[in-house]
Parts: sequence; structure tokens; C-alpha cells
Amino acid sequence: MNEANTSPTNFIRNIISEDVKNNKNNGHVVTRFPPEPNGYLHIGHAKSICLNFGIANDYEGGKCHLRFDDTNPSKEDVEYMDAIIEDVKWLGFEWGNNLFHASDYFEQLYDYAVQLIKLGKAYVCSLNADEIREYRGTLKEPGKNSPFRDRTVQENLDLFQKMRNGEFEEGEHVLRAKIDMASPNLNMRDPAIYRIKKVSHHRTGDKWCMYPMYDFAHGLSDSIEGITHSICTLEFEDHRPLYDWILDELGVTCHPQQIEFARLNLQYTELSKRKLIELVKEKIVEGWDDPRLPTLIGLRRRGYPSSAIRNFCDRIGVSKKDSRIEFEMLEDCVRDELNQHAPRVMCVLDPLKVIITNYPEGKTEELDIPNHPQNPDMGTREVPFSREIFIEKDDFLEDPPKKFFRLAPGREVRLRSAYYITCNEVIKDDQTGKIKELRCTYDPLTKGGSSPDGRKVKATLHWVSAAHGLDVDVRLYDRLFTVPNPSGEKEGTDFTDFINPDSLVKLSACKIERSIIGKQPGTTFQFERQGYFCMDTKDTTTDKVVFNRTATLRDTWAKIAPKADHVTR
RNA sequence: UGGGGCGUCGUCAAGCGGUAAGACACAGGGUUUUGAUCCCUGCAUUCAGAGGUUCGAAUCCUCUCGCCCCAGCCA
Repeated sequence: MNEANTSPTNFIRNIISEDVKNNKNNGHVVTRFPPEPNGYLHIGHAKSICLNFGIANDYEGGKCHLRFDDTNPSKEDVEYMDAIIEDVKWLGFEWGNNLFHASDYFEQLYDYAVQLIKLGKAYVCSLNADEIREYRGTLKEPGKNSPFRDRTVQENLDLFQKMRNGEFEEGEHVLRAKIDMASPNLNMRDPAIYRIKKVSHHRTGDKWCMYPMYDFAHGLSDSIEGITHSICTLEFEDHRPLYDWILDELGVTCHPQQIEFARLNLQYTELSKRKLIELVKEKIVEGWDDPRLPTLIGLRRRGYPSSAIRNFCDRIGVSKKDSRIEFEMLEDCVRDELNQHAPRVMCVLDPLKVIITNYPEGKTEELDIPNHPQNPDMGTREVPFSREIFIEKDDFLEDPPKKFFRLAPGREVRLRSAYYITCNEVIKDDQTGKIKELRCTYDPLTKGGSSPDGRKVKATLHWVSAAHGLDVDVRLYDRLFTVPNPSGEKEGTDFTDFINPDSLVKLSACKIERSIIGKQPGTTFQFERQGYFCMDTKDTTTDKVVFNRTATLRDTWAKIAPKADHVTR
């Protein structure tokens, strides 16, 4: 293993390290990530991708193949295949020439099936689907043999050839492995390994009218590719005896070791493909790339850096225990990354006009402001300051509670990197009584944000010059569900019952400093004192910039405020 | 007695017979021109429970309890 940049160890890496030490597989390590192209990748897949590709990276000469498990053309599509390739690349992994498809092996797989028939270990069964289910028995009772179980090899060969030739209709026959109808493991009760599907395949076209099942295709694909460790999720644990049976009966030289780990569950979201598809198809969200979704394409649009996701996958570890990760873990990874690299900028989400009465009318000063307070290498930018500015509505309280130390009548605060201002007057709307604007005075000696006499102010506010600021749309995203485990609530409820109505709040007429002009969509900034925001790649146009909130900043005030004696606005 | 798997801090997770790492969360404190960041400090006498083996057990044995997965011609 390489010394630097390796992921934390886990039980799978322990097994592999032991194998390498014992020179099993001549010391080679080959893994694979085998998605079915029937949906978009999500953060749960990222766990598997980081595991498989991470192992390949960390072991000398290690490889990880990207293989599409495309054995069911009625559910799969090239659209998904392209998206998956894009997502794995984005996550930062490479497979070189090792891009494969189970469909690449259809001919070999067919030969293997023929071989199994010749071995007397597979037969064509002419029971229909319902009958097969009946014959299978139940969890507690054994199944019974199919009446077609004892067809001769020749008869099976003949029938199987005819299946391939398209001489039968869908459902008329299936090819089954001949194992044990009394096995306590239902997967071993003569599982179907080929079924007729008169559907054209996105890669092989109309060449085939029958396709291999997962259990048959998967292990053999692994074997054909020389995979050493076939890592999959827990629900396949019961399939391992079948995986091994197929490879043993066929006597292949490469017999990979299947190892199972627990799939990722994340609080306040859903990671099942079926449910994600439902959210998209029912238009509960705006598409696969909706920033509220845990899909990689959605997270990317939301502004999550791939490094944050990789780091998250390292932090959560790998084990066989069913678990549900707290959302805070992911958020911390995102903040950790963005805090270091996101340039700072000021944006007022909910503007309140402030007129600085003693500042000369018509005057504009260009202030030089650092792009990152802890990292001078990120440079500075010019931000115009003038007599009329906007501050955040939340940053002023006419009658502040004790612990509120932002702006209030008679109080002095700092405008970030600009001046100290003191509020003298509150202008209200005659009709509604709502605060319309503030009249303040500034101290010319505090330019840059510090006073020569060393007096302190308790708060620093972000601001945007009214005449110079740009109007932008901002989308505030929050968790998609109101409960940690939407599918695990009381009986009779559906996960869609718990959609968070406030998961998306659209703001318009937010005011942002104009330094963002010319910046690329997809760039993530820190809006000082607000959070991290990513310029939307889809809806940003030349005359309207749209930002997606990636994450808020940690907000200690939000914790204190409800406990403060009184908060009025 | 259908089969398979899993139970270590609120959430993840190391640990593999020698006396409970780490991360997130949480709670205090310090620094601070972001109530951010950063920095300190605290946070499992105990490993689902009960017995047993041992000088010594989260680790080995026995039983009990709890949770997850499996009856697609899906993957």
C-alpha cells in the first residue's frame, strides 16, 4: 500500500491486505464498480465508488473497472450510462481502458449456459411465472421440483437454442440452474438464469431476444475480467452461495471473492433508486439534478465539491452494520472544504436600505477587500461604497434583546471592511408601520473597519452599495424531508408524506456586489455571514444570475435567539 | 430451530485475550473586522443482556434479547 493519502482502513481493506500479503491472486488487486444504467448515481453509490476505486488506488498495481450491468434492456438506457460516466469522472476517478459492459460478454455467457446444460446443471423450464413462484415454496417450507427438471441434456440444448432463435414468446420458457428446491436459501431453489425478453438492447440492438439474469451474468463477468474482490452491498449476501456455485460448477480459473458491506443511509433523505425515480417522475422535485436530491448531479449543481464527498466517504467508514449517517457529518465535510477554498463576497438576501447622512452625495469609494481572510494568496477585490447601501433586514432590531449585538437605534456597528456606522433614525411606512429605511452616520476615521482610538464594536455587518449592487435570484435549499427516516415512519405512511414544504425558498431582488460579474456558473462563493452559494449552471443567463445555497454557515446566533428575552422586528 | 447478517458514546467507527482510538454532534472557555473559521477543555469504569472460561474478556464459549435482508422471468 502507498504510504500517503490512503483512506482509513476497514474490514474489507484488512481482508485484501491479508490476501496481498499471502500472495493470493499473485498479489493482484482488481475491483469493479458495476452500476446498472437505469438511474442516476447518488451519494450512496459514491460510497461504493470511493471504496472500489480507492482500494485500486491504494494498492500497488491495483485496478478498478467500470462495468455496466446492462442485462435488463427494458429498464436501461444510454442516457443513464452517459450520466454515470460523467459522475464517476467528476468524483475524480479513472478507469483507463477498463470500461466494460456485461453485454460485451453475452456470447461468452451464452456458451457458459450451454456448458452448464451439458453438465446437467441447468434446464429449460416451461412453467409460467406464477407456477414457478408456487413451486418455489415459502420461507419456511421447501419448494418442489419443476416437472421439467429432468429433461435430457439434448432436449435442453435444443430448447435453449430455440429460445435464442426467437422461436418462443416471452414467459414461455426460462433457463434455470439445477440446484436444490429444498434449500433454505431461496436463491438456491433453481434460480432462473436466462429469460426471454423481446426487447432490443441499447448496445446489442436486436441480436438477442433473451438475456442473462444478474446472478448468472455478474459473477461470470467478474471472472472474465479477472476481478479479485467483488465488493457489493449486504442484500447480496444471500446470493453469495449462488455466485460461488456458478463459478465452481463451470470450473472457471478466476473465482473472485464476493465481500458485502452496508449501504449508505443518510438522515433526511432517500437513497433508494425506486424512490428517487418516483420523486422525479411525480415532479415532486424538478429533475434528477434538483439540488435537493442526493444524486451526484444534484449535489454538484448544489455546489458540493467532489472532494467533500470523497472526504465524507472516508469519514463514514465501511462496515456491515445498518446505519444512518447524521446530516451534520456531510455538512461538516462541505463546510470544511468550502471554508478553505471559496472566495468571499457580500450579498444581501433580504435588503434594508441605509442612508449614511453625513457621507457626501454622489461620492463613491473603491474599497480593496480580501477575498479570504485567512488566505492572502487569494488576493483582493474592489468593492464600491457610497451614501446609500443595503444591509440585511435581520441585522437591525428596533428593540433588541440583550444578547443581540447587531445594529439598533443609537448603536454603532462595523460595515465589513468599510466604516463604523451609527443608527440615528428609523423611517417607517406611514401605512403599514414597517421599517422602510435607516438613517445612519459614519465615522470617516474608521475607513477599512477599524478605529484609530481603538474603540470596539460588537458586530460586523455585510453590505452592498445600493447604486452599484446587482440584483440576483437566490435559492435557499434545505433538507428534502422533515423526518430523519422518511420510509421508516409509522405504518400507513408514505415517504412522500414527509416532504419538507420549505425545502426550497426562492428569493429574488437580492443585492450582490458586482465583483461576481464575469465569474463562471458553477463557482461557489461564501456570502459572508450567510453561507456558501454556487452560481447555478442551468438557470443563470447573461442578464440574470441565480445562486443556489450549498450550505449555511454555522449559526450560533440562531441557537441563542430563541432563548433571548424578546425579539421584535 | 426456514436461511443469512448485524448489535462498542446522541450518530458513524477503531479494536482481533493485556485493561475502550478517532470523527461528527453536544457543552464550556480563548482568539476574531464573518455570532464563521481557528485554538483549548470536557464527553463510554464500559462494549445489547445474562452466565461461563481465564491471572486477565468488547475480544473465546453458552444461552437470551433486539434490529436488518430473502419467496422478481429486477439489480
